[in-house]
Order: sequence, then C-alpha cells, then structure tokens
Amino acid sequence: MDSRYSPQDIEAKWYATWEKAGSFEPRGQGKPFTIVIPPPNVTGALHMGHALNNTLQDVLIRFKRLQGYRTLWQPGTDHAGIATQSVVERTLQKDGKSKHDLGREKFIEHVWAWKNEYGGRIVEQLKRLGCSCDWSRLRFTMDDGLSKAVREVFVRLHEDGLIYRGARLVNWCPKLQTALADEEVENKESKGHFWSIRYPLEGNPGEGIVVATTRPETLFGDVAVAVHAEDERYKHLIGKRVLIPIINRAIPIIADEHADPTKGTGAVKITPAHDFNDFEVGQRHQLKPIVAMNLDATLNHEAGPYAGMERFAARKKLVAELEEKGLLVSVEDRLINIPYCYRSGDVVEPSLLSQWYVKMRPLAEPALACVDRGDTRFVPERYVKTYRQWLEPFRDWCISRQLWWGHQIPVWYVISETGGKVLDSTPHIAARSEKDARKQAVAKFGPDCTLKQEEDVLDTWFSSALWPFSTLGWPDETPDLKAFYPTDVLVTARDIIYFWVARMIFSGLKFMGPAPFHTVYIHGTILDEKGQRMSKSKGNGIDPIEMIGQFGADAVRFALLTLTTEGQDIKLSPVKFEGGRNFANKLWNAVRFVHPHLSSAAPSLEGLELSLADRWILKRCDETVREVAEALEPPNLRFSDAAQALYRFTWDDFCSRYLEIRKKDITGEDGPAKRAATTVFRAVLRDLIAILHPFMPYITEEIHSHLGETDLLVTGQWPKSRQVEFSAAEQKTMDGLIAIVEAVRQIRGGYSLPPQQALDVRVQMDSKDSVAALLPQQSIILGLEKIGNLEIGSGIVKPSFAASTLIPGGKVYVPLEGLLDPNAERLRLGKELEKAKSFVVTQENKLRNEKFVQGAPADVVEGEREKLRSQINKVAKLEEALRDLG
RNA sequence: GGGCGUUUAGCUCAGUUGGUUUAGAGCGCCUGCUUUACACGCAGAAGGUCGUAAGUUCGAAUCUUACAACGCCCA
Repeated sequence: MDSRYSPQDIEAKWYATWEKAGSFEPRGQGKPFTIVIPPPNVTGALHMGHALNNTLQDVLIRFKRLQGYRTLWQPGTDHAGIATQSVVERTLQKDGKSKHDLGREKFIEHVWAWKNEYGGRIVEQLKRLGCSCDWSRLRFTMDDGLSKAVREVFVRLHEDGLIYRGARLVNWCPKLQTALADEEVENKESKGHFWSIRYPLEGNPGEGIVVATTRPETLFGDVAVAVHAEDERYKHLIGKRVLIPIINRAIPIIADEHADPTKGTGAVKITPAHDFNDFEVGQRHQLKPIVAMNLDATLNHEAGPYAGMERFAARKKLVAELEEKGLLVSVEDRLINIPYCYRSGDVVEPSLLSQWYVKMRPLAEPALACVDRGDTRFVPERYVKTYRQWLEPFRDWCISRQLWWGHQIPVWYVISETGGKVLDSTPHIAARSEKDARKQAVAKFGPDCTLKQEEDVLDTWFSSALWPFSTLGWPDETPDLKAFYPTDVLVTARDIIYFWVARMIFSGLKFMGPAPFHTVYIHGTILDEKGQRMSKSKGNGIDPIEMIGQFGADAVRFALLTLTTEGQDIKLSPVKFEGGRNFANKLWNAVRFVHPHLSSAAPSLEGLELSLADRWILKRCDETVREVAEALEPPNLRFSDAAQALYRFTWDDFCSRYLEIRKKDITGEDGPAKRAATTVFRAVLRDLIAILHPFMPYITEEIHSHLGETDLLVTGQWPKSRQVEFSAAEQKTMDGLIAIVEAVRQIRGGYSLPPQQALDVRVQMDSKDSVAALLPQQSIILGLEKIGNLEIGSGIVKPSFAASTLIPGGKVYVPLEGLLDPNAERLRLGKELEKAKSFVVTQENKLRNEKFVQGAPADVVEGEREKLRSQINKVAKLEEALRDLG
C-alpha cells in the first residue's frame, strides 16, 4: 500500500467491478427502496449542482442497499426539447445550415444521431462520481415506452376533459418561435421608460386624453382607452372616442377598474392581443383584440407605415415621430418588469394564439390535499409554501410547443371537414396511435375523411411529470411498477419544485393513485466563494470532474456531504475538497499501518481477552453506527451530521486514540495482546468501512479488498450492534485516563517541552476507587504520552517544584526541576484561578436567586449546586497549587 | 408589494423541545515537533458582549415583537 491514497486507478477499477457484478441492480427479498433520478438534460454536462444532488441520492441508495433493502435507483435522461433542439441547431449553423434546410423528419433524425453520439456524456460523468444507479434500466424521455406513457396520459386527460385547445394570450418567444408556460418566463426588473402619449378626441382634435405606456409600439393594436369610472378628470369622456396616433383609428373610451387613477395619467390604452391585463379588460368589454404583430416580432399590416419593422426599432422611430407631431407629452425613466425567455433570453411577447392547455384545478386540488395530509412531505418543511404558492392559483398549463424535437401531440385533425386546413373549428381526435385515430374518425366522419396530426410537440415537463411511473413501465402493469412504485425519496433543488415536483405529484395521484414519493428532500444551491450562483457566463463554476481528478471522487463527495446542512446553500471553493482528501488519506494510512499485522488477528472476537480500550472503541463504534443510521434515515436526512460523526469517530477515536493506545501491542511480538488488538482493529474497521461506504464508496471498497474479503462491500451488510458491555464506571475510567493524558500534554505544550522528553508524572486522585480503577490501565496513558515514571495514588504529595493541572476528581503533577522556570507556571495557575473564581461568583448569584431555586426543576437546581461545589473545590486546589510553588 | 431564508470565532458552518457548554467543529492563524501509519501529519495555544433594540422567563444563541443588512422566490 502506498503512503498516500491515490484514487484514480482505484476508482476506475471498482466502478467497473461493481457494474460487471450487477451490484446496482435490485437484489434480495427485502423491502423495496426506490429513488428516481432527476433526469439531467441529455445535452448536459455534470456541474456541481448535479454532483451534490446525485451524491445525496447515492448515499441514501447505498445506505439502504447495505441495510438489506431491495434498492432501485432509476436513472435516465431528459430530451429537454428546447435545449437540445437549440444545441443541435447550433451545430447545423456551423455548416451554414438551418433546420428548415433539412426538414422536420431529417432534422429529428439528426437530433437522434447527435443524442446517440454525445448524449451519454453525463451518464459517464455520474459514473465517475460513483453513482450506483441501475444503468441496465437507463431511460430516456423519448424512448418508446415513455412515449407510450405520454400518449396514454394525453388521451386520458383529453377524455376526462382536462385537455383543451384554446385561443388566448400566451407567452411567445420570438427567437425560439414557440409558446412557453408561465414558469418558463423570467421577469426581470430593467431600466425602461414610461411614455405619455396624447390620443386626440375624435371630431375634436383640440381635446384628447393622455395615456401612459411602457410599450408604445403596441398602440397599433389598441382597441380602447380605459379610465376609472369615478375619475373626475375623465368621467365626461366615457363613451366618446379617441384616435390612435399615426393610423387615426377610432377607439372608445371605456370605464374599467384596471385604470388606476393614482398611476400615471389615470388613463391606459387597452391592447388585448399584446398584454395579459388588457386581454382581460377586452374580455370584460367584449372588445375584439387586434393583433398588430407577427410571430417574428415585426409589426404587421395594422401598423400602417410601420408594417414590417422589428418591434424595438419601431418603438424608437414611433417615439420620435410622436414627439415631432407634438403627441408625446412626457418621458419618464422607470424600472419595469420585462419578461424574458428562460432559454433564449429573448424578450417574451404575449401573443394571441391557439394552444393546448391542461386544466389545472382538478389536478392541483388533490395534489395540495396530498401534501396537507402528509402523504408527501417536504424537507425542509417550509418548501410546502413554495409548492402551494404555485399550485393554488390553478393556472392552466400551456403544454404545446412549436418545436420539432419532442413528443408530437397525439391529436389528429379531420381536415377534410374544413377544406383541408387546420382551423380552430376543425374537429380533432386524441388517440393513442394514428391507426386508432383513423378508426375513430372513420366511424364519425365516414371513410373518406383525411387526417393530419398536430404538428406541435408537448412541453418537456409533460413527459418528466410521469417519470416516477413511466420509467417503471407504465401504462403496462409491469412487475417493476408493482414493486417500486410508489418510490421513496425524491432529491432535488428548489428551483424545480414548480416545473417538476408538483407535476409529478399530481400525475402520480391521477394515474397511479398513491403519491409518487413520501419525501421530497430539497437541498441547497451551490454558490461560489462570494455567494453568487455559478454560471457559464460568469465563469465562476467549479468543474466537478476536474475536482474528482484533483482530489478523488470520495473526497468530492465527502466534502459536499459535510457541507449539506438542512436547506442551506453551499458556498464552495476548491479548498473545501482538501478536507475530504485528507480524511481519505488518514483512513488509508491507519489501514496501511496495521495491515501487515492483521495476520495475527483471531477469526473472531469471541473468547479474546479484551482490554478497556478494546471495549471502549467497540462501543464507540456501535454508537457511531447508530448515529449515522439515524441521521440518514428519511425524513431526517441530516447528511452533514452523519458525515461529521464518521469523521470524528475515524479521526479522533479510532486513529488518535485507539490506534495510539494499542500501537505497541499491534506492532509488537505475537501474543494475546497483539491478537486482541489486531482483531478488535479489524472488527471496528470492517464496521467503519461499511458505514462509511455510502459516503466514500471507492476507498472503502478498496480497503475491504485488502482485508482479504472476496465478496464486495457495495452489496455487503450494514453492521449489527455488538451489544458491547461498557459500564458508566468504565466510561469514567476511560475519561479519567484521557484527562490525565491531556493534562500532561497541556503541561508539555504550555512549557514547550519537546515530545521526546520523557516526563515524570504523578497523579493524585481524591478517591481510592478511582485509583483502583486507573492503576490497571496505566498502559493507556503510557501509550499516548512519552512518560518516564508514572505514579497514581490517593496520597501523592506535590513535588517541590512542579507544574500541576486539575482533572475531574484529582490533580496531575509534572516535576519541572531542571526543566523550567517557576514564574511561568505561577502565571498560568493564576490565570486559571481567576477564571474559576469568577465562575464561583456567577454560580453563587444564580443560587442566591430565590425565584430560580423555587422556580426551576429540582434536578436542574441540584445540577447548578454541583457545579458550584466542584468549582469551589477547584479554586481551593488552584490556591493550594500556587502556595506550593512558593 | 407579498412570501421565505440568512446574520454565532479571521473564513465556512453546527448548536435538536429555552437549563449538566460564562457557546462547538473544520479551515486559517500562532507555538512546538522530520515521535519508524499519515506534514494530506502530531501535540498545544489564542480567538466569540451569538446583527441591533425591547420584551417574556428564575434562566435566552434558542421564544415574542420591532428594526437593520444580505440573499432567494413570486407579483
């Protein structure tokens, strides 16, 4: 074994071994435990968010696998309609081609080819991280099976009247040429202007009304000007008409609540085809919307001289013309909310179009109730609010996208009914297949009807909403579906609660019955050192694969886990991985050190004479096993606590204490002591690597193999409690021994006495029982500190010139004759005395308080009294020690 | 404007239902160590009026209220 743990070869070796052995497949007859992976975009590359997300899932899966559950971590990728289409379009662009040059069919073939070549990248990266997904079940949202599920869901929702097609305002991305759902729009506050424009009164151009707008170019689509019914300034104008500047189209002045007399001029232009609020106003007043813009965001024929101009160029020119004509009353700078497309970044244009929608209320209500009942719980719980906030408005979900890459909507228009064209009035049939559609159409419209499939595809989230059951084979009644649905824990980030979590819950409830998972664990966001989100454009990202190369996958995982405290965002920098690497190295070296001696170990602990230290470490091991299991158990999911318990046990107890105490025995001559020590070491190590395995799978598997095991740790067993007998009295003895050691070290450190300097140590214990308990365990002290002569007794007298340190129930003296200056010791004791005295005062005040003595529980009061007594005792001893110094 | 989170040692964070802790860890800093597992190490030390103010209580980092700063989400 090398003196440094070097992860590279070891990681590759074990991952291949696990895969070959089928270690990640569900096994045994245990209770199932299932996690479905949040499917990364097939175009994606692993970023730190993925690394965190998947490490957490892997810890849970590996933990439950060791506990004997029949675990399934269901992996897969998402076709990510817009993202993937854009990526492939960009590669085409490099060859000077557009998707239209290829045509739809060829383009889709091209995307599939691209996916098959590059889509596996993120899967390979997840493997480097150590993820124990069952790759034999890898799914893709556009697979045949999942596509079948999508069609099934669509048809059923359609049959239930929950899917409809309707013409209304939608968020339109002019750049991508597709509609978007509300959540796909990012509103950002930006610098803008508020233009006040004068609309002359019809027949009386001297009079007019001034409206304020942030989007003057939409005036070509105005159908009215609204004022508040009670607004004295305009009351007399209601019912009259004004002329739209430039094009001089007459529009009515109407009274509507939407006009706020306190804002701007109190009069607003109404453009139902280009503004969500105005659309509602238009509906209230039965005003026919006028579309003034083309889908590429140029103005159309309604704009008269401006027809064909791009929206922002038109705005600029229009404002100038209005000013020239004296119709621009004022321009005000102000911050306005501008909607941007979350994928392309283009300014979203509300547009009046026919799209497909899912009616939300009937789906959202059960989804809310499910969380209210606690059938699904969020960790941390506060994210229930986020979930509610999105579902409660029951906003219908726009599911059609004008893309090519995705699930083509399984709807066939009977175009023979409307002259071969698809119109809003064209009858349509939702069906599981074209054959099915035809059968239905023929029955209804006769054998001569012609069909045309809807060209739009579904929102990507429509398919990922089905993920927890579509991946298991639904709509077929597969054994997997039966065994693994509902799944257990979903691990994800908060920005996806709307898009994905909520939709999976209502889909699961609707199509499966039970909710898809009982726990949703929302982890924090990875930020850079300054607390900013990592992003490509900022260039502040940390590449997990690079970090794995530098520190090892185990180190990256362990660091992320240590940082995962409930719901907290994580400020990350590469130095944080050093801790994980050092930890791996620490464990590695402990094993390396003992390894050559393990041949002396007995086959089992049975019949061995165990020392106090042996039983102590076995008990600490037991405790740690329990602690880790409890921390990981859903819904606790306290990853950082579990990682820290492991760290402390390994470093402090196992290495710094046990190993140091037993060092001489372990390396010594063969005999009972060596046999006991090596056997205990191996027993504890076996447990330790098992409970550490979910966190650091590679190094633990490697160590496991060095222990001469032929099976694999990954599919091993979670340690059972050894029920070690270790009494409170023994614990006290152990604490006493450690206190003595620490006292000596303090003295050594305080006076800068070199470590190799053997010191004389005399320990005075007040109680004879303590002396009796400590005496047989002197070797523990000698194992931990370089000591020449050690005396422990109840009648020890302080040497004439000695350093002394208090320990519970006694005192430790180290004669300094010839080693040290007495003044320094006097100074140190004086400082400590002062501290003790001030504590006595605090305690006395506390206990003098009648209200406390009477009000607090008796055991608490007694505890405080005890503290006072021991402190008074300490003061006395310190004073004595000072006197002794002279 | 509404909702949520954060504020504890130089930095990053713990601190469970208020009481055996005049607050803990890791990193960093300082001191001393090439002690034959590990310098990715060992031993020791220093370092905090727990954001501010008021309140509840015998007792507050912990509960209440207000305020401040920073961040996120929604409109």
